[in-house]
Amino acid sequence: MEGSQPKSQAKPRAASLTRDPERTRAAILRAATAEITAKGLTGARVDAIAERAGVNKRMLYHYFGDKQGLYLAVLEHTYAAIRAAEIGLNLTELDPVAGMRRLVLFTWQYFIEHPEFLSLLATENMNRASYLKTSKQIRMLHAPLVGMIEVLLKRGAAEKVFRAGIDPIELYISIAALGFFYMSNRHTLSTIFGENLSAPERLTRRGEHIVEVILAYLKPTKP
Amino acid sequence: MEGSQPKSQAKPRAASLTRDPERTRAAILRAATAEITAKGLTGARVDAIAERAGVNKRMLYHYFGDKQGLYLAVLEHTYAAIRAAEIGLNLTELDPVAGMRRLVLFTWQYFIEHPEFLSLLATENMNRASYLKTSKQIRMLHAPLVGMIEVLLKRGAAEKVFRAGIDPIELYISIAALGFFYMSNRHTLSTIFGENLSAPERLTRRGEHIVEVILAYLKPTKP
DNA sequence: CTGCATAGTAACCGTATGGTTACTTAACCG
DNA sequence: CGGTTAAGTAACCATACGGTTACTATGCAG
Repeated sequence: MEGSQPKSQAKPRAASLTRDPERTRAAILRAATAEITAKGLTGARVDAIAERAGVNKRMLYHYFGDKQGLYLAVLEHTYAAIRAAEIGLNLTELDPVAGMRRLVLFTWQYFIEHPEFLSLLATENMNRASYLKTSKQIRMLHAPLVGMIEVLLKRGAAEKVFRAGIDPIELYISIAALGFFYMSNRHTLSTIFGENLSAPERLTRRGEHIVEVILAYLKPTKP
Repeated sequence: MEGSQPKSQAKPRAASLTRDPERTRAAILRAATAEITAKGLTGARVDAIAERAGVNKRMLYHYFGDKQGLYLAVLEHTYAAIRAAEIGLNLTELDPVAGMRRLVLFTWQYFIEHPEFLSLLATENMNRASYLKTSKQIRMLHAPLVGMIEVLLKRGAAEKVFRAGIDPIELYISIAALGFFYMSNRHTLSTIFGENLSAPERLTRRGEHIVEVILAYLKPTKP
């Protein structure tokens, strides 16, 4: 059977696509991010990623080893993106209240614009962060953020616009929580409350709400 | 080894287990809840659920139709549980501040004690709530909770201990968010901040923090 | 130019997986 | 009691899945 035809092949060259490692790698990573954040790690199909990327499945293994390696690359790449975005914040140049408002709104806006970040965190937490734990850099990468918050809190306390003794990590978790939960659970929340929480005006309102909550918490109690 | 005996069967009856539909059904549901909340819907294995329940795989299909039907049963059962717990709250009998504190701490404690509820919501949201949407009762079930909060807010405003104009849904989302995010993301958060956020004293502290944040937000601004 | 490492392809493979078939056994009810 | 119905079992099946093999084509260093 298989020997019957001459192997001539006649070069059915794939159109105009010349080889381009960078582009192929990037296409795979982008496709994998979409698949994995849409369906979770176990739900994502390797064949679907390859098809979406427009590359041969073999290439995923060529560049990333296996499915887990690909997932790890997606995770690191996604974390790198939010990290990079945070760099431009320059919170410490502003007065404490304005700086805090900016941090809160930035975080909220980032969650709105990057649902894949939320999905990926959900997936990773379902996995007890087992992949993230293998990355030694991660902890370092968050130190600057905590540092910025500490500076803001300290200056705010000195200027008597924030109360003293606020824990920066607890605070940051709350800032993230108020936005993260709303966005990541907007489907079930919209269903149980019978309102469309994804509507643009609703998102704007939520942002204002979060700022209010955080600033109210930071406000010094009247002496 | 195992083939040495004649196939006579000799009724190797499964010990003392007589047939018991209720128990079998419950065992399957419990096992499915554990499997699905640990690994997600696609990650959960039907064979693993059957084994964990100590039941023949065929029984899952007997009682629940298919994997999706089983998932739906798990989802409804889990929502029913938190609903049932909320009934005992009787918030409206307390003064507004005490009632609010109680609601916040109840919600927080519930999340601590029921990680499967958090996992299930994460799974369902990754699925855009497609299963939850098929349940017509869900929305009704949450009306009483919103009602209770509305009463608390109204009484609090009348007594000048809360400020006016608070949206009950926005508030409830924030109460849930501050606990949910901490618990559901505790693995990645512990990793990036290099602290064990699951430690008991840490959980207690978080509960107090959440109460502070919510009450600060509700506090009337000085006239 | 040419040889060799790397990019790329098609077809294939073993196994895990959701679901089914054909059958046996207990329990309830007239 | 007996027979119909629901509970339960073991073995099986088709396919989907992650991963591999064996091969071809390209481009760049020397």
